[in-house]
Amino acid sequence: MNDFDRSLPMLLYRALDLIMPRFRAIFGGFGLTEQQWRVLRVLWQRDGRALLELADATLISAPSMVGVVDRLARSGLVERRRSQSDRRVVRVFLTGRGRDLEEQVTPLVDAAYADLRGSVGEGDWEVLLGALARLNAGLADLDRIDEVVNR
Amino acid sequence: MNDFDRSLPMLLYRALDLIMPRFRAIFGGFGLTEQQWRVLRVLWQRDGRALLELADATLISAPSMVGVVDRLARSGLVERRRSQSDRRVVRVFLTGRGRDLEEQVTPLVDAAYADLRGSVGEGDWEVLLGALARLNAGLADLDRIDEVVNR
DNA sequence: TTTTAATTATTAATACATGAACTAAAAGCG
DNA sequence: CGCTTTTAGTTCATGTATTAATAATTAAAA
Repeated sequence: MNDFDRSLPMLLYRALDLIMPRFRAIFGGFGLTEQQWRVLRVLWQRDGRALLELADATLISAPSMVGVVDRLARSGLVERRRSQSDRRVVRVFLTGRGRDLEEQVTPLVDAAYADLRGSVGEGDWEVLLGALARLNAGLADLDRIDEVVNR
Repeated sequence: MNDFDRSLPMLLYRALDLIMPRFRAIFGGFGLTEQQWRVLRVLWQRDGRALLELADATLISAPSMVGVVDRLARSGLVERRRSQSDRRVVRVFLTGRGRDLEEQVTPLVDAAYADLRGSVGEGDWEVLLGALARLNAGLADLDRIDEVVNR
């Protein structure tokens, strides 16, 4: 335990390292990777999104998203359709099998999440989510600012 | 902004996505990747560590670490040496060039880190680091427990 | 001891991350 | 309208993540 271990980035990485394996085990049980699940998770909420919308909502970069959607399509869980109005846009739609998967995966994921929350301590949980949300909002503001400056 | 975006994992991923690009730009200026820097950062603190020690300290898995050390060695920044006492163990040592890099990189990284800290708000910073440290300690405990149970 | 188990490092296969460059289509503009 | 600039999606090159399997060595048990 030293400066490096106590740095914000390493604390964040460590938290994810501790948290995600449980979830990945669930996804793996359905032949899904974490990223594939994230895409489905977002499509279950609203179907037919553009590829860049998916990238934005899942925090998966556009170049990576191409491959993720490819593999989801190869698995028969989604399909690509060109938008009529704007032919640059590729919309991603769930297939029947992709839609059916929701009710099988979601309960397990919700249970694991409740389990995680239960293992934290009610006070810390709220504090943590709040502090992270403010951190992210602040950093995102900074990014938008020096994006405007760099023109 | 919905359940998914407010989930702990996505908040953590988002924070790293916002934080790390600034640091990666610094590392890139010296021909280093983030993971390569992490290994050097740990070796600068104490040289000659075993590969699994490095993996543990950097949160990089052993299979990935093999490649990271390969590329660091190819760049002439570290070298491998078999341990005498236990010939399974590979110790990684800094070369002269690897050692010299520290005083060039560290100031820039420290400055970026101070900058990050400055952009957060003194209260939130302490709260965040504290809550994350407790979260990680708690989750690590749980892991150790059901590691013992699974025997 | 001889066998068995555990540990360290590595390889292999597949999937994703990152940053740069490139194509095609659409929007903005003189 | 022709021309430039944006935008959406993709490809490419390199590096890393993840899980499973393997080789070499050491430690522990029979």
